[in-house]
Amino acid sequence: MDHVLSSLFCFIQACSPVQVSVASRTPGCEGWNPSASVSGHSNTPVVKPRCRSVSVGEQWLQQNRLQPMTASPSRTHCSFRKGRGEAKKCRKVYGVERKDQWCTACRWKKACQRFPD
DNA sequence: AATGCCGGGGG
DNA sequence: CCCCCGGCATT
Ligand SMILES: [Zn+2]
Repeated sequence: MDHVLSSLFCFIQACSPVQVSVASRTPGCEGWNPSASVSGHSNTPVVKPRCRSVSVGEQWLQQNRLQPMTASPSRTHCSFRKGRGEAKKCRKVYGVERKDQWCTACRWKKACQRFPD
């Protein structure tokens, strides 16, 4: 493609007027839902025991970063996303040095489930 | 070179 | 089921 078009083409598919999933993805799955509250929240001792996540210090950090974004309708929609190389996913965002912060899929070199395409 | 992912492998 | 890398496609 001729550059420009690749990004533009992505925009066409990204902001297409169809297939915007109304009920979002599988709620049971871990699609990084900002609304981590949910449920009776009687007493959730720890966060998701994703195996012994290396570096325990980051655990509280990740938990502490609770945002007042309750039921955010949609993320920064219509984001001129590009093709590979500019699509910031877990890997580029955090880096190999913070692998423990990637999503499960990325950690196992699978299709990223946090930032779908 | 690096990201991103399928296929394949180990416990 | 949970966990991960080799190797490939793509940039
Ligand atoms: Zn990811």
